[in-house]
Amino acid sequence: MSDSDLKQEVTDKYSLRGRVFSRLREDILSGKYEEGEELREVAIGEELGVSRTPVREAFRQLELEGLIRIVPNKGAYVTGISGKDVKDIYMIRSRLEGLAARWATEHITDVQLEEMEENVYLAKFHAEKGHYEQLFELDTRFHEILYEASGSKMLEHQLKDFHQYVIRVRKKTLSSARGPKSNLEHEGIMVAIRDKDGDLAEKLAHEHIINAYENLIKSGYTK
Amino acid sequence: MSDSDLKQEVTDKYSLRGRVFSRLREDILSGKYEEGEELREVAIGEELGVSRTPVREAFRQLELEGLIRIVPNKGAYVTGISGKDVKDIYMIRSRLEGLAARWATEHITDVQLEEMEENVYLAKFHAEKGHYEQLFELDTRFHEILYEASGSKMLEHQLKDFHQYVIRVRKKTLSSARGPKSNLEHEGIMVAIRDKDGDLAEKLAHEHIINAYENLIKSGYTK
DNA sequence: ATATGTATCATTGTATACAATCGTACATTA
DNA sequence: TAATGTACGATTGTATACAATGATACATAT
Repeated sequence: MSDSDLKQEVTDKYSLRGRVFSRLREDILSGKYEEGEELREVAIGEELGVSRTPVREAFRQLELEGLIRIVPNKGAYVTGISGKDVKDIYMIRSRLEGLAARWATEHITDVQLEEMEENVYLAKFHAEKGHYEQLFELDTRFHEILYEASGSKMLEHQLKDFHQYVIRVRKKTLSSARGPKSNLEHEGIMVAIRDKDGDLAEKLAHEHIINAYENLIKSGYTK
Repeated sequence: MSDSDLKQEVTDKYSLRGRVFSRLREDILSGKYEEGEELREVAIGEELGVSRTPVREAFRQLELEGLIRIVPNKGAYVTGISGKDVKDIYMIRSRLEGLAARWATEHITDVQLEEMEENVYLAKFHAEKGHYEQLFELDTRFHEILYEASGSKMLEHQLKDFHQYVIRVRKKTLSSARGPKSNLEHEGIMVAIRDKDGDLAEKLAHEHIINAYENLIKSGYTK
């Protein structure tokens, strides 16, 4: 890992602040806190058994991650994601995933490729069985592997961030019927990467995200 | 502005933390602090006349912005940008600027378009005169207008972040002879946007960044 | 009745005190 | 001499005290 990668890996798991940050992030993304809900420093601190200081520092970071919005002298509020935000994220991701796939053709390791193949294979099984929970996990992991295989910490971080946001949305449309089709597209991307066909990999990954978005809309996501 | 835009605008100018954050950010980007230099909470606090608390909170944010790296229980260090980071950033930007240009064809306002035209016109003048400092400012501004004209706060923030990083690098290669050529490309992008030709705008903006990177390399940037 | 002023309280903003940690210098030992 | 142990100081991590701010409720005036 480049000693100078921007967009730092978050975050120090062993400090109180780090634990508060991770916990809050999880809780927000999982939907424990409603959109717009106010987070009070003391309350959060008491819940996690820490003072306000680490909570405040975690808040500052969550603000920059876009998960909460801090109004000076007033409070911290869980941010919502508008329909337009979701669309923008998908469109941005479509470009960047394409780039990641292209770079993966150059940088993927044997281990990563193997995990990708296994992922596709396993997903095929779960798709047939209708195991949506597992499909969801495999889908998430497929994209993570892709990001890692890009060989770019910068790109990896960007995409992981976006992916995180979208998870909130994706969970709502989990049981849609896209599973098998999505996995077929994964397979195509995987094969293109294996064949070191950069142009094709980029094109397929790009289309994959566009398709995912269109499916999201079709399955009735609005906000 | 969407009340739910992720990637918050940074930051509360009127709190001490906000001032510390902005000041440190400026100082790092301007090169006042060397890469790798250690930032001590007390020293920074004394310099700015505040206690450690707002400094620490600003540090946490700067860390997430990627400008410093915090080693737990040890210290905060100004991050360096490797040659590969720079390349990755340019490649990512090339995709996203393309997207921004495409969206700008749909969302640009008359006022924005006018400023863009004026920008190109003025730059032509300064390019002839060899006014590199002004060219630099105009170039920066051109891209900012483009980001704003995209109509996507998400994309705008992403690109502004990347642009910031790159400014550190660009300053080193300021007086290269690319000014006029770059401005011609700006003009092309501007015309494509004015003509509402999304495909062309995306293509030109994409190429523009690639060219900028190649010029950077040619003019001897290494690290 | 509505508008405005004011007291009060909850909450955030900041400073500071204390605890934990890390690095260094020096002593000790083989 | 080289390796290891240890004490000390500098720095960060956390808790808490106090200040500033904003919201609310109630009183007062028009």
